[in-house]
Order: sequence, then C-alpha cells, then structure tokens
Amino acid sequence: MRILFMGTPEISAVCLRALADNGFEVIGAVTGEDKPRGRGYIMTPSAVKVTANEHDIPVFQPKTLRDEAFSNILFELRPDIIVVVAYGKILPPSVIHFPPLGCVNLHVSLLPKYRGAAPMQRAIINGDRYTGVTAMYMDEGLDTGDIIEAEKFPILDNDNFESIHDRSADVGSKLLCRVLRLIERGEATRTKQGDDFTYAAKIEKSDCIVDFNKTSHDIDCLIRGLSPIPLAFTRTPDGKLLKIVSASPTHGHGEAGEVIRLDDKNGGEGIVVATSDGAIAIKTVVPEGKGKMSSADFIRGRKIKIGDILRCI
RNA sequence: CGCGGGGUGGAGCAGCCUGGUAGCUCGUCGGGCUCAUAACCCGAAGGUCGUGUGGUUCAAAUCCCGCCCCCGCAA
Repeated sequence: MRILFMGTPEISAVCLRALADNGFEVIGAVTGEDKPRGRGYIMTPSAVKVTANEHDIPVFQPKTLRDEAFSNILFELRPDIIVVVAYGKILPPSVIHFPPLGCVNLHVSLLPKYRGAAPMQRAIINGDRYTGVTAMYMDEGLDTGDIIEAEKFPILDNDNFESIHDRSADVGSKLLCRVLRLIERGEATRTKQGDDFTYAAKIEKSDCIVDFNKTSHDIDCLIRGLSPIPLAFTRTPDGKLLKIVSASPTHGHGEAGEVIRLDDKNGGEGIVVATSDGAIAIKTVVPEGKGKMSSADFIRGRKIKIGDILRCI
C-alpha cells in the first residue's frame, strides 16, 4: 500500500516515524515550507521534514495544494492512500478524492468534540477529565469525516499540554498503524460523527492572559493547558511579563491577583496569588528576558513582594 | 543584518551610568538551640566578575573594541 504522508509539527513526525518503523510503505512526505523561526529568523525545516530525511523519504513542500504542480506530484507518486496528521493546510477536494483508498486523518480529540486547531489545549483549559485521538476518513469539511476508530484516555490533575501532547502522539501513532492495517485488509469500518460537535479555536495571545478573578481551578487548567508552550502570563507591578509554567490551587484570601504569600524554600509554595475563590501557588515561572526558573529563585532575586498585584492592563 | 535581555562563588540577583580592597537572598559544610524541624543563632568554605594574557588608566566587574555562549519577544 503506497502511503503519502502529510504533516508538519512534532506530533506528525512521531506518526511518520511510527509508520516508517512499522514497515509501512511511505512513498513521500508533504510538509510545510521551511520558515524563518527563532532568534535571527533562521530558516528552519519542519519536524516532519527532518524525520523524513532521516528515513530517506522524499519530501515535498508545496506552496499550495491547489495547483497543477501538486496534481502532477500526485500523479507521479500514485499513492493508494493519503495519511494526514496536522498538516496545516486544508486539502482541496481534488486531493481528498485522488487516492483510491481515500484520505485518513488522525485528529487529537474525541470527535466530534474539539474539531479544529487546538484540541489538546482546549480540552485541558476547559477542565475536561478525558480526551483522546480519532482516526477518520477525511471529507471536505473541517474534521467532519467518518470515524474509523478512536481511543480515549484520561486527563489527570497534573497533566499539561506537553504530557497530553506526548501521550496523544504515542496513542495516536499506534492507533494510526492499527487503522492502516485494517484498511489494508479491507476491514476498516465507517461511523458517522454525532451532531454534538464543538470547535477548538486556535490559541491566541489573549487566551493566555491569566485572569485572577476566575477560580483557582479554572486558572490552574489554563496554566496547564498552555504549558510549556506558549505559557499563560500575567504582569508584575513594574509592567514586566511573567509567564507561568506550573502552579497549583491552594488556600488563601485576598484581592484577586494579590500576592499573599511568598515561599522561597525549594519545593515550597512559591508565589501565592489570591483568586476569586482562594489562591493559586505559582511554582515555576519565566520572567521577561529570562529563562525558566523556580518561583523560589525568582523570589530570591527580590523582584516581587507581598501585596503586589499581578494583572495585565 | 527582525526587536530586546543577559553571562559576577552551587542557585536567583545587586554592583557597572558617577572606575579604587565583591555585596544580597538562598544553598553547602561545621557548631549551637530545640521533643523536633525545611524554623532560629554562631561560624566556615567557595568567585581568574563569559572570553581575548586586547585598548584606555596609577587603578577596570565597572569605560572602549573583538569573540564565544545563554535567554525572552516576534514570526
């Protein structure tokens, strides 16, 4: 079965690696173009491109899928099936209907919940107790295709975006391999999605602002859903950015955003900030212009004091 | 040449502008107090201040120049 893989970020790369390591015939990898990233705008290849190169899989980085150039690539490759994992571009009908065995997509949520861009983050931010991965046949809608198989797993109190991402990649890549074997044997089934869908909108900067007028639980979920990338943030009284890597709800009373306790002992509470229904202990931070450090270290640097109000103006 | 911050004993920082015997909060080690402690008290060790055996100077962590490295933003 000739598989054309399409994907871009790390989670896609994990899936591509799984396919390659499990003996699937991956005839090509379509991925986003190299983009200037990081300090100094260095041109950087996608995770999928790097992985494909490691496995000697031909890489294609079309500007668009809607032109003759890409059609020609499809004709030459003659894929039996296209596997898509977080590619980053919408596939036009001409591509979706090209391969005889269709296009299979791995989506990191339990569809029809959380269609769209940021399902993992949204599930954590919303305080969901579980999430999952879904393999489906793509149709022309946004994550609306028929479900082949899905797998559910819990979101624990200490999970964050990173741990859920890694688990999704692990579970998802295995699910993908399993589903592809079913398809090879002609045993894959189709189940229509239910109507109770939701969308997981892209994470915007405004989503990352910590509002201490919310409950400790909501703030905790926000922080975990955005950690370690892009990170929830607030500001210290001097206007400096303070990103929050990890925190946990605790007890306390005070004006929302007020620093009510400071614990500079290693492993201690760190910076304790009042919320609408208690307080939250900030354990790890990234100060503006600095790298990640424990709240204890931040406090020792004498940059914060009890009574300070944290808020974004 | 995208914007900016920074490299000072093990950690986080101050000192640099206005050159002149290295400081703060911790940690570590030793001792004390205590039923006990991550608490408190006393004491100690530990730094060529990223680097060039660079420039200026009587004198450089501090001013000037080159180089290396780290980080945040933005994409």
